[in-house]
Amino acid sequence: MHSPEPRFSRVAAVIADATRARMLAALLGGEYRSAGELATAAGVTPQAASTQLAQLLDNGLIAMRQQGRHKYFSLADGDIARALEALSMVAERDNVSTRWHKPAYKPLKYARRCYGHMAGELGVAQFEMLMRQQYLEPTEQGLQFTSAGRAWAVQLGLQLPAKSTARLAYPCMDWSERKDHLAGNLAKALLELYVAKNWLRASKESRALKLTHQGEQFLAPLLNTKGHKIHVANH
Amino acid sequence: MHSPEPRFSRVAAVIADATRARMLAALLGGEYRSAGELATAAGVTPQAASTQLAQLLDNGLIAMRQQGRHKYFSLADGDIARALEALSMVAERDNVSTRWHKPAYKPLKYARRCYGHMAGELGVAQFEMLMRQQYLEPTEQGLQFTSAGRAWAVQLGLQLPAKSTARLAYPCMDWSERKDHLAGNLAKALLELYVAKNWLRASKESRALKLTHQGEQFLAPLLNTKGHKIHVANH
DNA sequence: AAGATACTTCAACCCAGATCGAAGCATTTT
DNA sequence: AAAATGCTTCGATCTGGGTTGAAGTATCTT
Repeated sequence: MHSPEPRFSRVAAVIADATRARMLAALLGGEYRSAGELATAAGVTPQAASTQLAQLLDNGLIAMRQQGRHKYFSLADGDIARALEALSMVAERDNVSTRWHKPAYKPLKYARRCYGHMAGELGVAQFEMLMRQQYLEPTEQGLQFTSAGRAWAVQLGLQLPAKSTARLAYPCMDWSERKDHLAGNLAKALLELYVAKNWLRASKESRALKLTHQGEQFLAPLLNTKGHKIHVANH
Repeated sequence: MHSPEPRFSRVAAVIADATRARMLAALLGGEYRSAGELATAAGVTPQAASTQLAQLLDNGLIAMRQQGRHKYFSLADGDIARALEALSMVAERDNVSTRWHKPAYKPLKYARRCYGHMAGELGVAQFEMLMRQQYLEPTEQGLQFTSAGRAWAVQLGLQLPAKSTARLAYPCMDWSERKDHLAGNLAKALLELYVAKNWLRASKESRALKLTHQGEQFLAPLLNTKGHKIHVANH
């Protein structure tokens, strides 16, 4: 006779398990991972991974694409990423000041992938630059390019993302910085461009993004931020 | 040697339990509830409630205020509400079409409280009216009143919320409508005003908001929406 | 001061659900 | 065809953590 269980707690229960959470975290970067990769990422045997992946799939948190004997998984969509970020926001609340000083977390704080776009200090710097320079302006359909912004994008060599149902760009609260960074299609396109230009380097093991020497030279000034020597990739 | 448990899963684990989730849901309306009330809301004995409330408190999801032999609880802050909404967003994804047709959910879909402001169809209508009439405009500090908007607010008898650190107003994705509704201090003030004017009635047992006869007469036209007869409070 | 109310703490119980080893099924390689 | 790889299913086991009844503390009422 008492109230039914709120639906959100079912989702929370799926995320609550440490193994599944590690898998989701491994997928937060935005790209596909095979079942085996996710098993080692989560530190469990393949059969354990299999059961957990089945649950994530059943509950619609991840999507699957089969290729031969491999199965590749990704987050189901942006809603999942947003929910995980919102939970991180709560989880990190009281640690924002202390935790990030540990050297292990500095690269993550500096720049990381977040469901295909850029987060962390660099992501925030990107967002603030675009707003400060008035390359983007808020409208009722979310953020849109100004003419100055369009010019900037073209000069940078950015293929303007095709019109789609998804919003071009919108601000997204960053849980490490507690400021907004850029999300949406534009954000994805920018990250791809920076990686293509070899300004940033994405690694397979971590969500951290490394600033290359070229990046230090070109991207950091572009965003009006100085690169941290410590995160420069060696090559 | 494997990666540590992601912090967000700890928070998820706290939300995952059905009892705690019911308590959180009972607090989502925005006001304080005593331990006893929360025990019955969750359908458990007082001693069970006590242990769970202690955990919610330890993990910073709720705040507590003692008054004599009573203890009153509320959500810790807006981050928690946002996280719960984000999870609901995922949980309700595939049910948006089917679920809301069940009569039990109609009032909730029509109008409900959400951490002190108005959500559901009415909340969305409110937001869209304010934007359509250009009473609010997007700026870099979030939504701000236009002069027309200020005039509208004054005429309505709204005390403009005092300047504070919290943003005046910002859009918030609504999980039942999948459109934005209004959040922030302005949203809270508006709901209070509507209740004071006896246009809407909040109940203690549910998050649903009932449209009164006066509300049907004045508020519905104000928001360019027709009241649903079925939700009119009888008095 | 006695009794009632609101909540907490403790020890004991119980169970959902996570893990593992073993076996099974495709798919790809040799 | 045989062997290897990638993943799944099954049965058995184990444990973290939620619930309960009983007892305890603080506060308010009469």
